Amino acid sequence: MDSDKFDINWYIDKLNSSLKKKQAIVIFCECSMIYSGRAEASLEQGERILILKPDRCLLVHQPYGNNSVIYMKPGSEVKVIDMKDYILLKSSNMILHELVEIKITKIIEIMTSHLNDAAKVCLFGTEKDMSDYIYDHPELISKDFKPVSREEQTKYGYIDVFGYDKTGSLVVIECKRTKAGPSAPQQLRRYIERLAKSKGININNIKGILAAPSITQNARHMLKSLGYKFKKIEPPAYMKRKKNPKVN
Amino acid sequence: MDSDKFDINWYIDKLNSSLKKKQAIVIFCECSMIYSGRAEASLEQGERILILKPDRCLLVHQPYGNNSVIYMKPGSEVKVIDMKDYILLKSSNMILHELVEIKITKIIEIMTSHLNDAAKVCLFGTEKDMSDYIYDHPELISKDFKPVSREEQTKYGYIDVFGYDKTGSLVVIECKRTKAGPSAPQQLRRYIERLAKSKGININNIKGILAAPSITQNARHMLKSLGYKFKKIEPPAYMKRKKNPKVN
DNA sequence: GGGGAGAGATGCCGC
DNA sequence: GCGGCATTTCTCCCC
Repeated sequence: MDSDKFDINWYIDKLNSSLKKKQAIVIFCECSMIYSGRAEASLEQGERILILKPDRCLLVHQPYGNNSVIYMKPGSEVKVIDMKDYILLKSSNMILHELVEIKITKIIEIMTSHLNDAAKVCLFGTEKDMSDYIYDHPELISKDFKPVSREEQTKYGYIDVFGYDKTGSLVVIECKRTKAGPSAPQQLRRYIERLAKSKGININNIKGILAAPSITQNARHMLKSLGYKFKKIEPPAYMKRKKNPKVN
Repeated sequence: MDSDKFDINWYIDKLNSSLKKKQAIVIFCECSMIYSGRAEASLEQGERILILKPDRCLLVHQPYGNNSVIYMKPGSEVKVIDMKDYILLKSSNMILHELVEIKITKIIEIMTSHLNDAAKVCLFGTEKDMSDYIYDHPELISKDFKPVSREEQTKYGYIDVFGYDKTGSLVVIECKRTKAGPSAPQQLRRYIERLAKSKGININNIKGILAAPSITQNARHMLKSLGYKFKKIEPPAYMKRKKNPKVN
């Protein structure tokens, strides 16, 4: 009933009852834990925040930092085990072969509730928004750039924007919403290779443009050695436009 | 004092007091919010979990899913504003030019506490562990592979393992702890280019090996066309070894 | 389900 | 600070 540290039985009943009711559970507690799955991890004793959601995902947050340090994905199985001196919280996922075991040595406070939330985040300012913007404002690339229908794109893999210049040369544009690193020129190169092959065009007759707010020095060199050009385009967050929520 | 919905004043006092005491705060509440910064985002009304940590980061969790949908990084400034009908929670970061505004229309429950936690996660099974393992067990690559001191590596950028075969040819190994995709062969290529240049060696005299548990078909083709080889190495999680906690 | 690429990626380390 | 890269990355989209 009552241990030196805390009333284990009451908390175990509370946890099991809330799990059964598919409530969200948040616990402030002293605990230590191990993770085993895609990697192995351990965390020594300390006071932190445990979150169990109705979808059976598990999050462990330390009192600082943006990210959970230990976690299990939705669909895991949760068990609460009475170890007399402490509570053992086991979360296991047979399909993913993952396991977390948390030794809870003291519960500071616990909060449980059913939460109703059907809303989805609506985001604007993605790379897709940026390429849409370029498609609608081709003069950002150059006076004579004429984008063509984007429908064809998926046939040759995902290409942000492509079209023709006044000489009739094919132009492929790769967008990056943040500073472009060394992978960007190589990605552009791969798209152009694929396009050249599938259209039966000489690869040297396709022009490549990397559009981004900035570019690292290394990436600039690579781009140049591949014969492509950089075009500075402001990140889409500053292109004030609306985007509809994703329905899903 | 008492609105139709909830006792705003009591909650505002509680929040301000806890913020002042640098406690961790978790709130179950009905809310809607917007984010503005590197992108723009909004989330319509719903019941969710708000977390405010002592380091002044902010997390918003919906009752499903592993990740926070709206967040602010540590060091942001938090303000609690009484709007009579609702509480406005503002988190702003001047340096990053980011802002979150949360309209809290109902508080279901709130939990605050000081949390003591100095522990750090100890992780094993990273790519670094994998390359260490290969360095210590070069026979995994081939009978005649001789790894050399890893001290030199940083001089030419980060190369997982490199050494010589019995003919004296330089061998560069790139490790991936999960299935290798198309970026892996290109990364290997970049390392070898850099190494060839800095050592004044003909690039064709350097052998490249991609070590990973598996590889996609595309990546295999790219690797072959670059003249490099794939070596199947099990992911490091299954190499049962110990790793010391990182001190930091 | 695999493959490929974006993300408000984040975080780490090295220069 | 930038740069390059790993991450138990996660997530989405498409084949």
